[in-house]
Formats: sequence, C-alpha cells, structure tokens
Amino acid sequence: MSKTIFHIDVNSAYLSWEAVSRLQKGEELDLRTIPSAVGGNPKKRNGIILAKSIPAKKYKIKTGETLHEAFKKCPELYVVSPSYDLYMKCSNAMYEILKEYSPKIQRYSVDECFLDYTGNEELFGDPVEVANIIKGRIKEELGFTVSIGVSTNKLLAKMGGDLKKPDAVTTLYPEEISDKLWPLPVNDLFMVGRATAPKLNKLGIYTIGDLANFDLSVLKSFLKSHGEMIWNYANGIDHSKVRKSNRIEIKGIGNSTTMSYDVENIKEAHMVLLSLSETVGMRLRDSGYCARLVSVGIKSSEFIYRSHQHKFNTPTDSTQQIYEHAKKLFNDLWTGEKIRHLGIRVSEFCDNDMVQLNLLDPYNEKERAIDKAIDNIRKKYSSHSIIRGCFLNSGIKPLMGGVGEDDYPVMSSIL
DNA sequence: TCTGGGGTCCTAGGACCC
DNA sequence: TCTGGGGTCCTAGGACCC
Repeated sequence: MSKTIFHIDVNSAYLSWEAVSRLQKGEELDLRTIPSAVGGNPKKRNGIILAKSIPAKKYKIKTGETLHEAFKKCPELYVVSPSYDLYMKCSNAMYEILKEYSPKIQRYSVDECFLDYTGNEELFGDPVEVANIIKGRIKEELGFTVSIGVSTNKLLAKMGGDLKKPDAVTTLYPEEISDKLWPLPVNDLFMVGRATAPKLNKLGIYTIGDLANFDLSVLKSFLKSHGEMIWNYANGIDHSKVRKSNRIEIKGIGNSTTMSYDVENIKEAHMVLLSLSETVGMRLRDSGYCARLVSVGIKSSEFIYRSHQHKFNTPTDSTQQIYEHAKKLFNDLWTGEKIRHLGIRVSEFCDNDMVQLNLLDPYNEKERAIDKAIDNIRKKYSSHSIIRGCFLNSGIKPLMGGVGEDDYPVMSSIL
C-alpha cells in the first residue's frame, strides 16, 4: 500500500519568526515588508546572513554571504540578531498543530517536519485539502507561512514542497516526476551539492531527468554508493521511514568558532579550546550522555581544514576531561599555522548512568559535583553568571559556540 | 567569494587479530 | 624467514544537509 507523506517547511524561518515576534510585541513594522535579514554580529569579520526577507532577495542578497557583502548591495538593509529561544518556541508551536493530524512526525530541523498521513484520510479527509488546512491554521494562529509538499515518500514530499514558495501546497506524486522534477537542474536535487554537481556535469548530466535516465552501473563506478542514492532520488525512489521524533536522538555535540583575529600562540589557542570545552561539556551533561570520542578541528587562515580525534575506553562528560583530550589533540595537530577557526566535537555516546560511571571512571565525584553545581547556577541565573578566572581580561569569551551573540542557545533539549 | 555554525554519514587506509 | 586473506577497529578527511 502506498503511503501519504507531508513535508512542512517554514518560509524564511528565522526572518518570519523575528517579524511575527516583533508584531506581537506591538511594533508597527513588519520585517517581511522591507529589505531585512537575520545575521550574525556585523562588527565581527564572520557576520553572515542567516535568513532574508523577500524584498531583500530583490537586492540579490544571499543566505551565507557576509554582512559586509550584503550592505554593499543594499546599504539600508535592516539586520537583526538571531534569537534561538524564540525559534525553538515557534518550532514547538508548529509541532503542536501538526500533532493533531498524525502522531507520526519527524522533526527534521528547527523549521522542517515530515508527517506520515498514511491511513488518516477517513479521519481528516483528502491529503491536499488537509495540507491546505494545516497551512491555513499555521498562518492564522501563528502568523507565518509554510510550504507543504505532498507525496508518497519523504524525498518526493521534500522536493515537492520546494517547487512552490512561499505559502503553498504542492504535490509531487510518482506520476508527476517526469513533468515536475526532471526538468530541474541537477543541483536542485536533495544530496547533490557543490562537490557532486560538477562531477555529474562532466558526465553530461545537467538536469534531474538526465540523472534519472543515466546508466546506473556507470554512475556507481564514478560515485559509489552516493551515486546510487542520488540516482534513486532522481527517480523518486526513497524507502526511508518517517522516524517519529518529538526529540531527535543526537549522535554528537560540537561547538566551533571563528576568532575575530588569527590566533598564533598556543596559550590563546588553549584558552579558546577551554571555552569551547565548557560549552560542549554543558550541552553534553544536559543531554544525559557521556562521550567516548573527542575530536578537534583547525581551520587555518588559508582555509585549510584538518582534524584529529581520539577514542578512549572510559566515557566522560567532564568539562576538564574534554579539555585535556582536546588540548592533546590540538598539540598533535597544530604545526604553527595561523588559526582562524577552532572546533571541538564529542560523539560515541552512552548513557551517563551514574553508578556505573563512578565505578569505572577516575573522574572523581568532586569534579562531577563541580560541573553539576556550575551547570545549575548557569541555568538558574545566566550562562555568564559564573566563569573561569583565567578568562578575565583575556579578551576571550568564556563560553564559545552558537552564532553571533553571547548567550549560549539552549537547543539540545529538543533537537 | 572578504567564505558561519551545527550536524550526519561515508570511505580509505593502517593496525591488529586469527 | 618469506608468504595469505578476512574481519574489525581506529583515524583522517570529504561531502552533504539546514
């Protein structure tokens, strides 16, 4: 029996949500009606556009470009800083509406969900009509617009929703693939990105249709399993399930930062690592896991990225231990190049069952108690209510991670 | 290209074991 | 001492997503 899947995607999510929130607070101005954007700190060299309004789009402002570039194109661009707590609230509110139409919902990202509508026709009615009702309710009750794709699997629903934005419901059923999907450029296909598209072009593949009708075995010899996957996608084949998730199970936690200047001495680099360890450690403990793999990555001023990782037998969630591992990895990795960007990631999780841990772990209870106490103070007051002394007057932020602003975004509890 | 930050998955090669 | 092949684990790096 064939399934019925919806893909729901918030249009320019961050910007829409900022606009709605401001209107609700009584502001007159609707950010969506002027050239505006959500972006990182414009004074820092790494400030970039995270989302833009439709009027901003007319100035050819693109997501991901620097604020500097954007201002050159549109000097009067109105830029606001991101507020992740707000986005999580909006995302949750949308999820609450979706839940009324099916229990099988996968929260794919903060602004995207898959919904398995299979078998619910008798309860709520025709899929396209219901998709329109959902779209209308979100607009009416929450104040922002979504695009919904309707089809028989997740891939087609997602590609379908992309066909028309904003504020639209679009079907992409298997019998519509050749008309609606195949004429599109191949890089519009999910999982065909910057690296794959030129390779496909070299094989004479320019549209999704070209890919769908290309010889699979030849494609596989060039692109291995990735080739087979995108060939399936081009033909509308996808057997993945809507994985029910009111919270997504996470596999890794990482934070990284581009420094406001290139770091060239080891002491400063270590401070940045400590700062990142603090954020990663807090999030890890908050998630209820311990990790047994730590990796460290460096991006040089020439944009060359390298990483080292280390796996160990005793899982940990201690800030201090994460930092010690990170420091060792960094010292192995660093050859003295100017450092633009540093990152730490932990993965290979297991539950942080206390009893077992205390038996196995040299990381003593005192250390654990300190981490816990600090976490509680930060949760109760603010993330900067307690910081390490070494950061005072150092010019280095004591808790790094997250985009732009100083506040550590507490997202891990839901995504 | 004055190129962010947070994720996931895959592959290749080396080490090590039987 | 030279030689094998298969399996698993670990690490580095690449590619993609939002």
